Amino acid sequence: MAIFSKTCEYAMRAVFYVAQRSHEGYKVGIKEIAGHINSPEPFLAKILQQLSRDGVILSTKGPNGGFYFDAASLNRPLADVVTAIDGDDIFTGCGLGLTYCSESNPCPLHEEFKKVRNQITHMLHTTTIGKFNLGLIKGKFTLNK
Amino acid sequence: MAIFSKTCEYAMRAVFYVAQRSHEGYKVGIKEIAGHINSPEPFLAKILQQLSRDGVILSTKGPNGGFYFDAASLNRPLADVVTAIDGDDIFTGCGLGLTYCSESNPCPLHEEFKKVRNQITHMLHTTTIGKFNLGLIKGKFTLNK
DNA sequence: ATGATAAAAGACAAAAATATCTTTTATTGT
DNA sequence: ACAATAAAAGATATTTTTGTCTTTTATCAT
Repeated sequence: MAIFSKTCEYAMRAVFYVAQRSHEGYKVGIKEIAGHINSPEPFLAKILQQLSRDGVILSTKGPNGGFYFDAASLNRPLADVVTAIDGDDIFTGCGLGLTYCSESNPCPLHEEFKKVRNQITHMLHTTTIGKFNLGLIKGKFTLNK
Repeated sequence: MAIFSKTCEYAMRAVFYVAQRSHEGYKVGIKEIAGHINSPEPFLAKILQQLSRDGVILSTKGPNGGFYFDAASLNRPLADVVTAIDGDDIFTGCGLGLTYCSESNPCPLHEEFKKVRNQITHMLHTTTIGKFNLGLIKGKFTLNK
């Protein structure tokens, strides 16, 4: 088990790649994205379709069409991508899977697990979709394999 | 998506419950465990079988048999349970699902995600299987729903 | 207008996770 | 020894996640 679903991992990688290409002034087609983030093309298409429906990513059809972000979207937190794909379980869920775990009715892990959740929440809210554009252009980061 | 698989959540809840009962001097049968942690009984049986095979939990068959922990086992870290069920992905894996993500070849999230992983690792290594026995006996924690 | 392009939508397929049921094996108390 | 108990093992079923394929719709360039 990983922290995020495979679907969500592909989504985040794709989003970072598209953000970089948007920063460079391009729209990107599925094929190019899938190639650069090493994901199955038709599956990724479904994922981006969902992000598009949810308004997280922008797209246009037809020649020179593709996926892209505008300036406002580049400033949205990565958390929006995660929520769109995996829901908000990771931000609010109990470490032991209990529905009614809370401050007043805690599971044994509650206190420690809260720190983990907070760290994840912090990471996903302080990271914007466009945050790594310059680093990616400079080749400082990998999104592939 | 949660941090741990459903299987692992059941495993941890079961382990905490059995630990408490072991502390009180009892062995516990599947039915009693499943009832107290609200899990499907035959599925839980499979999970505990695996923990038993891996030497994480102890068991004996026959009348008055059941699952239990000895003193040494009660001091083992919860991490052993997680590793037995979910593997070590959660301790070492990349946040974006990349196989070759590393210090020298990092994904964009690498630095921030390391903090999350470290927090999880710390939680699972400082929490022993028997850590909550007294709290559980006093009814301070829930393992149910 | 029309042909080419590329995403959207819908139906379908495979694999993995979750869950159940039946039979076997070990242990205990009588 | 034997009947009762309880976990182990094996076979099977269901659901969810992951992945594919085909058809439709929107956009662009000519």
